[in-house]
Amino acid sequence: MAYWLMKSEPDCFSIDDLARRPKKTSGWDGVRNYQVRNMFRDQMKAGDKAFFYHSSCAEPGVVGIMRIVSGAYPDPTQFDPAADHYDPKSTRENPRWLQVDVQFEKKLTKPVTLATLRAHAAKLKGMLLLAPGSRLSVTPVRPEHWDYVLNLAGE
DNA sequence: GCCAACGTTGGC
DNA sequence: GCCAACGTTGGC
Repeated sequence: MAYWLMKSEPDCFSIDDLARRPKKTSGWDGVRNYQVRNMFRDQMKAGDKAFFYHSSCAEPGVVGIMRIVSGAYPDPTQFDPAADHYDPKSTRENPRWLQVDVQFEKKLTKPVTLATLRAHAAKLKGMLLLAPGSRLSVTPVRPEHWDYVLNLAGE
């Protein structure tokens, strides 16, 4: 089983939004980055776990845990002209963008802010989230980093 | 295939 | 709102 960190802007889709969905499950749609697409396709598997990370907000950080509950499949929003992430160059015969389904597992009682993560940068060396200039919305997390962050959260 | 222009991300 | 970093696009 692999571990991941997945970013979302809470104004757009928050951990609470996920928890309120039927079966606490949602497609992680809107990804329009080839590296992330390839990770979905080649590496992410149902049963993997992921940190839910709130970005572009007052207090960015890890706020919860979710489980990957599907393999990669075409993101329907790419075909929808009314959707924000509509891609006119993508076709149903040859879809360009993929998504996975994620299920809410728990909300951290004590979120781990980006500032806290940075304060522990020495222990989290190699974590892509903290790498300068790293902007990927989905990144792999090493098991030791996963455990360390959970400790920071008091879990 | 190069590379400049442009768009996006995301912390601050 | 600013800006640095990075990805994508498209002309050549």
